[in-house]
Amino acid sequence: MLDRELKRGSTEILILALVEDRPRHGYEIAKLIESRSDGMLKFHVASLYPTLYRLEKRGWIKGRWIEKAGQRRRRYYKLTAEGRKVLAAQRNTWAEFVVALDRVARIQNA
Amino acid sequence: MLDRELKRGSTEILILALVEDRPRHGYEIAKLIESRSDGMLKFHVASLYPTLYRLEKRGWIKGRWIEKAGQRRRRYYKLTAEGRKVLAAQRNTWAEFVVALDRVARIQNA
DNA sequence: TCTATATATGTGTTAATGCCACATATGGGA
DNA sequence: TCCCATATGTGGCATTAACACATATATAGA
Repeated sequence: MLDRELKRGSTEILILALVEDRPRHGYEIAKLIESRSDGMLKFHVASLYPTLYRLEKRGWIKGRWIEKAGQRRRRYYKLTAEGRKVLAAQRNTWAEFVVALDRVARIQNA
Repeated sequence: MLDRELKRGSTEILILALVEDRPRHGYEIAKLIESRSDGMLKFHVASLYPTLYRLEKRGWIKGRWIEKAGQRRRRYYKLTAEGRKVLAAQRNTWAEFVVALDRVARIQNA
């Protein structure tokens, strides 16, 4: 697994990107982060939920309880219009950051 | 300037990379990070010094006071053999991280 | 000459974030 | 029956960088 601190700040964009196309619940988001990154990025679910509440409080995502027979209740989060703007901005910021980091520390082609 | 948290974890590799080829002092490192990244990455010097002590304590860099007439004393840090290994490892980790992040959140070509 | 700025290093406090341990609850397979 | 995967949640802790503040010197400009 990656350095603890390295991942810091990437949580938000990961979550926002995963609820971009359709609503997803917390546990699903955690599993997707792990599987889509081939295990490089893991997320303690205990860290995930507080982050979801934070994002919802900021109005970037909106949660809604879904109850189905034979299932534990799940809270599905969808991206808000505001969240969509934030996601676009964060993508830009990250892209710029990677370029800058590479210029100073030569990350790529290591 | 970038998000606060986004930069977290990038400090170490920036410093290590800047003292890779020749010894540099703290203030110089801070200025280089800013100029080489075209202002994208800034570093409060007050944050930089504690980081330098931390890296030296871990044995990744080694500091040495240089006093010259007509100058304030400066502490020059050079990369140790151990630090060189750590830098190589961190470059790999960062490169992998960027790939993983892109797979999950689609950072590039935003 | 006085003053402001760039250079150069340093300390103490605080905020933010994610880790970890722990807790609750249900469905399915061995 | 017992364990595991699913699913959500809380509280305490460690790490880190920001920020405010402090000290000291060389140089440029008013």
